[in-house]
Amino acid sequence: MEIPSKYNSKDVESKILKEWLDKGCFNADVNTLKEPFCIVIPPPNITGILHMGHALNSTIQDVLIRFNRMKGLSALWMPGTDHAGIATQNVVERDLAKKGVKKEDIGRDKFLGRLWAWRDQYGTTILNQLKSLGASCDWRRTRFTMDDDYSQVVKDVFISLYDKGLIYRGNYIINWCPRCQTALSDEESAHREIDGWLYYIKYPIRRMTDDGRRTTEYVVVATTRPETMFGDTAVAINPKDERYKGLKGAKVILPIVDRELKVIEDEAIDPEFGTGVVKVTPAHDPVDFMLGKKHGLESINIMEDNAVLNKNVPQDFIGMDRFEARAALIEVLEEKKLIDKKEPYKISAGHCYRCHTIVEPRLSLQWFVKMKPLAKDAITVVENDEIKFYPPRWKKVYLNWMNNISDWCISRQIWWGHRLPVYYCRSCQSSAVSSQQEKAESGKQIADSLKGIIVSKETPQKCPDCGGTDIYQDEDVLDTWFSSWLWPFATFGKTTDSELRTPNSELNYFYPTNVLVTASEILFFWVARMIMAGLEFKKAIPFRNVLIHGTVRDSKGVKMSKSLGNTIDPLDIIEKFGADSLRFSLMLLAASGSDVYLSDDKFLVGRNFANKIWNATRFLFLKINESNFKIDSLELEIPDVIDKWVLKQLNDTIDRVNSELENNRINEATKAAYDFFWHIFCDWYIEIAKDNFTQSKAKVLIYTLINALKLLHPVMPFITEEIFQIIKQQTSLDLEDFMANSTWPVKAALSFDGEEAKILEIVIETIKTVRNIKTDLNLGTKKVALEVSLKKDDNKFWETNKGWIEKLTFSAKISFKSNLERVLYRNDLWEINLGIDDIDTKNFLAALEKKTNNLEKVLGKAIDRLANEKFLHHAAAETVENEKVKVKDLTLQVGRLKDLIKAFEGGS
RNA sequence: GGGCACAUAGCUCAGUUGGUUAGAGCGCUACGUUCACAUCGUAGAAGUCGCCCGUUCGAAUCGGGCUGUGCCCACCA
Repeated sequence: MEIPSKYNSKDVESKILKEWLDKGCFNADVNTLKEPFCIVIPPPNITGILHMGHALNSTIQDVLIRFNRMKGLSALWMPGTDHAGIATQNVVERDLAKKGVKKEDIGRDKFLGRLWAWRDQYGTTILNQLKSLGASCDWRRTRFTMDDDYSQVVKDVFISLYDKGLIYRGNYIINWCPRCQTALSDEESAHREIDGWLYYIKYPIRRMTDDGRRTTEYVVVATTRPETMFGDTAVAINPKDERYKGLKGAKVILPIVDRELKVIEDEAIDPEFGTGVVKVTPAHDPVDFMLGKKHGLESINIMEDNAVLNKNVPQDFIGMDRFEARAALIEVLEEKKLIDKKEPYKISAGHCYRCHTIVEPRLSLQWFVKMKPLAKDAITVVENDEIKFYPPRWKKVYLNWMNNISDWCISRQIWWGHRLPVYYCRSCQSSAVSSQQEKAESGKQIADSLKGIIVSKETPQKCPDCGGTDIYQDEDVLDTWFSSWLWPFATFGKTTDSELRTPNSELNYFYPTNVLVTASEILFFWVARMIMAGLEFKKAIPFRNVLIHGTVRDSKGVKMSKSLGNTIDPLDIIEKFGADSLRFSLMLLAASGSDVYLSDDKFLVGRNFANKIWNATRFLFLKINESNFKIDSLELEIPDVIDKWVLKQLNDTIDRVNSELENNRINEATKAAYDFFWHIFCDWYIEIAKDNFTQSKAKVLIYTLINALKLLHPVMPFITEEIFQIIKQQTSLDLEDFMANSTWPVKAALSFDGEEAKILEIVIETIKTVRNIKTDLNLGTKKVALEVSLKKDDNKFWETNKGWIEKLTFSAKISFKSNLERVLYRNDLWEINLGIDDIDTKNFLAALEKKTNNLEKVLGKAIDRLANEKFLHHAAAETVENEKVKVKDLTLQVGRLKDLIKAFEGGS
């Protein structure tokens, strides 16, 4: 069979992928003979297309899954997608808008029909892209957060929380996105600094002077959002603020509107800020809302859903957008000379995490989850390290957030999502709702009327309170994350109590899962909430480890994002270099938890390595076929010292890769496997084996190749699988069907003393030194004779191995002499000279001097150290011993170098 | 305002409990076509480990301070 000299990733990857999937290599089931290992994928949005962040995230998971699968665990990687409420609705709305259609035009049912159609058509795009990356998920199990089973769990959870009193409905200031026209949770409102102004506005004080005239006094308030002044119902000062002692009883007038404002005193007011007087707008600011509640102020909502000013503002401003209104208002105030001054000011404003519109804090009737009770246990399990974070610093971030957690607004005014399992009896609610609305508008706090609210999985037939049958469901849907937080157990379908008690139900077998792999961005959105949900509903942690990886950035360190146009498309990289190259490069670059800086050329490492692997294999079979060797077993015949050396190195590498992977240090594991393959196996073992290519060598080569490939398989699954298949074809070895399902390497039992192989280390050092000397002598790889004098008259090793030593030192031939005219290199076992007459001593001497100087410095330090009483007293015996060996060694080396210098200076 | 990181070769980064002559990849320089691989091989140059102080016999590693960079949280009106 011809093996091409260039590795063709494209053909190989599609072929291998198909075989894996056809044969169900990634299927994982309950198997009581095996230990379970489970990862649930962070479900990508159905609107998503694969980006580098996914590639990084998924590769890490795949490496861990493949490693554990090969180690013999029942390794399940649960795949699926998230319905992504707002994001998906926005996409489909935009589609409709192109045709000039608004969702209201076609109505809720039809619109949802469009959404489902969209999801059927595009919703699995990203999963197919993950497949081409090599993600070894159990694809049979692919879940969607709006699957029927899943939705049942969502409802169960809502009802359960409601029954426990952990879900409530109330009127509070929430983050409102005027573009998406829905409430958002605090987490969904991302704070960003924007340039703005701090306006100082004069509010007149109405007070009669003694002679009965109005004063012209005013008080100055500072605000960044002047347009909200139409909703002001008070001004506030700090009670300790001496400057405004007299203000308490005064009548402060809201300009333009000409409404009288209360003056309130509150400790919360910072006298240092602005003028120390603050306008209070309870319906449009969280702090003001709190003040309003405390001081019994009215709330005046001045905006429509789309942030256009409503009828509660002066005629001229009705219908203006909030920012338009701000500009218009400033103009009017300036005209009236009511602007004292304005200063440039950085405003930290919430932005909708879906459309980046500036969020409007707004008083609104929404549903909330009480978080403090849920957080309690979720804090404990992390404090006790029942759940561990990698890297561990995230533990603090998590705990800090959890300890300051606030309630979660879960209702969304969109159509795509899980509709709240909440029903209202029209007759019971009509009175309640209308009074609620009145109160909302008048700003009085609303006492939640539970009458006529029915929380139920099914549509109730009649109202339990009044028996009425005029019942309607709440229009809102739940926050997407209200379904995502159930992912680690809801993906196992119906999780009834009885199933929970069944010892080997899938849920009980695979849950708690082993590790969750994610970016830090969704630590609060998702990770923290999953921990709370797991503990609350399954009475157990959802995962044991949380592995948080870095952010993908461009070569300048800027976060990759579509809007900035600095992305590298992983599919392009797969197309150009192959999925293995992409994966390998990412794993090598992504040190645990640190950000990954990428540019196209970063992927060359992976491509080059894949090619190296390919060619090493190709060469082996070229030689094996040429020699007509039959490889039918990997029983090692009579390993020579070189075989023993490489096997020892392989064993060490297996240890290393195991321990690094077990500690989630994938980059270190990748590097160890890479170093072994390239710099031990290819650079030395294959090179040496070329010279004396025996059947025995061929076996060791194949044995080492298979095991080295297995170590690389989790990171580079395609090429390693392909070569595994080639090995099966080319040999009569009894191997598993797929490397993906093969056993992880175990160390070979070596029946020799590790010392025995050390001679090879000495030979390698000799070879490197000879090459080095030749370079210093400007000989490069020119072939010259190599003269060897053996100190211990035993030249057996050299006789059997001189062929490859000649080659690797680029020597014409090796000859043995008892005495050398000149010694260019010497160790305990032998001396070396090169058969050359004219030596360019200039470079050589310079190099020698430099080396000598460096070594002498190091030697000096070591000698000083050993002369130091305190060092001898404090340092570990081993350290002292090492130091002594070092001195001995260096003294020898320096001595040799000086001899050499003397010899060459004396004329060669 | 609070918190968390990071700062090592031109670039991107390793360096696990303090003790090797501080490493790798890319880039750079020189040489090279030796039965796989030029997506290769050989050799080399290149770092006062951000700055200061401290602990220690000994610090890239531990502690404190400073400078710079990045990130997160907060009711920054």
